Amino acid sequence: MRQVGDLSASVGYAMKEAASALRSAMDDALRPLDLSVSQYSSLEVLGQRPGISAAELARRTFVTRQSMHGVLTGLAARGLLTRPDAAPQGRALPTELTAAGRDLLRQASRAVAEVESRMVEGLSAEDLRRLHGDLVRCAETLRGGTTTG
Amino acid sequence: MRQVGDLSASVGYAMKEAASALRSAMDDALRPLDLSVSQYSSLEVLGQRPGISAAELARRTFVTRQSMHGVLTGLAARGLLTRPDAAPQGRALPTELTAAGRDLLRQASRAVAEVESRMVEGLSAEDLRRLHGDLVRCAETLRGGTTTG
DNA sequence: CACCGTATGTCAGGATACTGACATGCGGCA
DNA sequence: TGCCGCATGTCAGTATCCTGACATACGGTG
Repeated sequence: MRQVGDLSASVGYAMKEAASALRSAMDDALRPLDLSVSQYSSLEVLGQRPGISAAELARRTFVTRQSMHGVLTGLAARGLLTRPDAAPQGRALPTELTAAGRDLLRQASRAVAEVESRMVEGLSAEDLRRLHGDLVRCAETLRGGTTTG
Repeated sequence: MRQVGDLSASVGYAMKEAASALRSAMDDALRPLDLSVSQYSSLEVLGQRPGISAAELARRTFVTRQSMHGVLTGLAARGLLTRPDAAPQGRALPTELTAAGRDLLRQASRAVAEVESRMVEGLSAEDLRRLHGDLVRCAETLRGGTTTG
């Protein structure tokens, strides 16, 4: 393949299309809770990995740590999470959800789960498993940095 | 499913991961040509559908027409595309690539095709076809607006 | 003809994410 | 001990994208 060619046949275009539709649907679902997708993602990761650093959180939500800094500042101002003033060791400031944060996360996670299940409602369990595996493989391959293959 | 649950099992999370990796790889591949992903996407769509309006172009590249306005202004200033001063009919201004635009698109499309083929290098032709179909189906289902399913 | 709904282009403002840069803390190594 | 590499947090500036709003042009309907 020398060039991209017909976009309707491009996997990358389809991925962008699906990701865009997902983001848009998540935005709609989260708007009543006054949460952006990035904010929700941060809460969700923090719920599963309490006490991780902002840099680690950034990597897991696929943004830079500079962007994550702004997100955390906003969420902390709303009392949804807490960060120590000083690092207990090294430079990392372990972040944790407050009770309010956990409560809002519960609502948000429910709304997002609805979006996700609607998204894949036309797929069988096996299709779903394979789709998930293929997506993860694509991401790993790209990040791997194999220049050509 | 009431909540999202383990993120490593979430299709939405995997989709975000893959889309993020793809965008990042495309950014790297396009940087030498001084093109952003949005700019490249616009050129690619314009190459396949010369003369479409900015609003139509925006829909096909998954951004708002306001964002597209800025993209087109920038590309036009670089002489990569042309837009008439007045609409030949209605309000739509049919946009077309210049020779320089087509030339740059050719280079960009080659770079992006390399990224795409690297991304799916671990998948068989049938896997690829199915992945593409599943992604398109997910996007259509989400946009369909079925509230629950 | 007048009115209304829809689509397009555009301007303004704000939110978000990125690159670049700098300081701090830890660990390895001479 | 001193030096270097690396990771983290943070600030500043820039680029990008979004929502909201307004004017314009077309088509349908009374």
